[in-house]
Amino acid sequence: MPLPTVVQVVVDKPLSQGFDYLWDLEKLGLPPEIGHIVEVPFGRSSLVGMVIKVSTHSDFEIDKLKTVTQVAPLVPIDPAALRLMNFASQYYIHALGETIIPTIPQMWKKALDWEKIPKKLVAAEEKKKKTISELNSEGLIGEDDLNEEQKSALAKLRNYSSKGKEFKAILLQGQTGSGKTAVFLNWLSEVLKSSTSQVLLLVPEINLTPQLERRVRAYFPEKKMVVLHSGITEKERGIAWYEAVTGKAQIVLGTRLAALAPLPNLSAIVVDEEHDASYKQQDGIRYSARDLAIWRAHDVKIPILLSSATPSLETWLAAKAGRYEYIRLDQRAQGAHLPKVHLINTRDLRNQYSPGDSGKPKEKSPITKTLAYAISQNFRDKKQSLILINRRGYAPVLSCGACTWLSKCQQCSSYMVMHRAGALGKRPVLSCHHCGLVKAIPSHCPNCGNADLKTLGQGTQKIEDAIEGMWPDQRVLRVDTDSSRSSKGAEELFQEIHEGKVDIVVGTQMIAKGHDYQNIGLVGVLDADGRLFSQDFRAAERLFAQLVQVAGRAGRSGKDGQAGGDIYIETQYPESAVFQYLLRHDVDGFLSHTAKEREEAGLPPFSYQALIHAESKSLDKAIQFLSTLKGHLKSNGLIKTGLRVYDPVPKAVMRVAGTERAQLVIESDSRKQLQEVLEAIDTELRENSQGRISKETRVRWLIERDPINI
DNA sequence: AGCACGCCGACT
DNA sequence: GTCGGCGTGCTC
Repeated sequence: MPLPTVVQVVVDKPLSQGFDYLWDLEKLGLPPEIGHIVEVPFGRSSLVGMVIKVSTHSDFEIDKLKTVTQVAPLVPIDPAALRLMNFASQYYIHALGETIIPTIPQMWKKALDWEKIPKKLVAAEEKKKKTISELNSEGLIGEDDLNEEQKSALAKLRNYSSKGKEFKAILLQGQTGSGKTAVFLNWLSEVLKSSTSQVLLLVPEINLTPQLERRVRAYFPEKKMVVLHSGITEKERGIAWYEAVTGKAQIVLGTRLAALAPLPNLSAIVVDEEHDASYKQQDGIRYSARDLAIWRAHDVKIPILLSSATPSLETWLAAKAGRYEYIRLDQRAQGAHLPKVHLINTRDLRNQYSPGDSGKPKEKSPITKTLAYAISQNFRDKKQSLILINRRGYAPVLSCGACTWLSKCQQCSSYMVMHRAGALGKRPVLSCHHCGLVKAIPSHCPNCGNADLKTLGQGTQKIEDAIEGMWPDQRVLRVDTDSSRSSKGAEELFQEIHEGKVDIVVGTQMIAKGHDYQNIGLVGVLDADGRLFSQDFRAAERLFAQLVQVAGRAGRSGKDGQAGGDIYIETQYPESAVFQYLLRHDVDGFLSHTAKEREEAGLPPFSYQALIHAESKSLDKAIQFLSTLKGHLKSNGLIKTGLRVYDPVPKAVMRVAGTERAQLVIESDSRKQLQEVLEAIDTELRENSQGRISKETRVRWLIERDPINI
């Protein structure tokens, strides 16, 4: 009797093991290979999984094995992609099947439709041929147009693409306007000279893809490019992924999920705005796309370029230490100037408008006199102004003038934000930004019946109103998640800015990122301290990066010898390090200052962290669960030198949608030690859980490696 | 995770 | 007497 063919398959379940199946060569028509996507019977249903092992033997009883029912009409996923999945699964303590299967687009997970796929692909191909892509040369800056600094950067980069197979991480650090994009696109053109080479281009946010997409198309009209992010339709995603997997697409541009796309001929990676927090996935497997991209580049021996004006501390230190190649662009390309930074001390009452000032706002204005004057002047200079406030809504809290009532969310330990009429429906509402609950605004205080309800603080909507009141002749546009969802898409809003249809833009951090506005003369930042004094030790680093980024929006107008733009920052603490380094445009000074602080405190990147999340109906149970875990670690001698397990604490937003949340921070001086402890914790918790819910206490738990929100 | 099997309380 | 609660165990 011939030996049976046995394949091991992983499925999308929180189960660490694979399942063995028989492979019927005659029925399936092809031999099994690692990386095949297959349909298998599982329990009483059937599932799509991936073959991770092929053999002739099983630890399970052979005659109890079921048989693979179908194979997807696709080449097997390449071994390098599977190594990446394996690494991600181990590093982030997540089951392999749960790591792999969610990265496959829906189209390839519906076994029923597999027969129809080849037809669909042909149809898509035809359609693409018909739509002759409109070529334009927008943003095409050829090699000859680069300045000396850019040319020298390009020459250095070429070293790493011409050497053949070699890993190299490179930090390309340069201010907005220094021409980083032109440098890496010219570099990629070198890499793409080989007709089979694939390159991966990662951006932090969907909003940033259309602009870069246009630019990349202008550079590489003859290359096949696909875009991969969560904003495209399932069908588009299925096709784009197919073209990546089969090597047909030479350029893959996408957000963090693209970092996990199988790319058999991957030859170079670019991570744009590498410091950006959006590279960290915040649900499911909580990976860092940047970190995985670096691992991947190392694994397949290719260069990876990390680009930023304000590198993450990790990357910057690695470059300083010589572990990464360090390339800098210190000049602004095309004659642009750095914006001038102005700090406005909001503690200084002379800066404030107060009620009664002639022709000015009735209540205390969120916009200081200094800023208001600058906006008026900027308008006279026929330039646009950008006002950044990191809060959406009208006001972050509604309060009673007579008692102590505040608009607390019933389900969460946070306040409901007031939104004015037209923002989230016709009437003004209170909305919880954590659980999504929306309520009508009470006409009287629910506590004491007083009719005099007041708003506290300000969000984008209130600022929009205030600005419209102060400059009735100017056109004001609000750009935040609410306005881009309810009225037009973000892309359309940005288009209006580009076309000069607005004079003042009010928005959240959405407006700070990436967009190359041409006529912004002034950037105002309101309530810049808002995020500075949170528990999170990365708050200052993030604020700094954001301010540099938004400041960069102002500089673009400073071409041809004109002055660069101005950035006005309203703060109560102008003396703090973030603002002082910003004043001097001293990115390295700030990073060096921050590095010193972190080193003294033993915080990342000088140590490695993980978070154990616990969720329950009762906070006590969640805390108790984590305490028990900590006790277990102690009694098993797992807390060795170099490892610190903190006490369980409630999360910053302790309750969301009626669920209480707590966390435990684990910190180690060594990655390896942390890995071992996390594996031990995973084993321990799994033993006493069904899925990710503890059997006795019904507490839901989750392990997160390298958290960025503590 | 998702689902069936299994043993104890209030119901037509 | 049964419907159904969710504790426990299994999925090749």
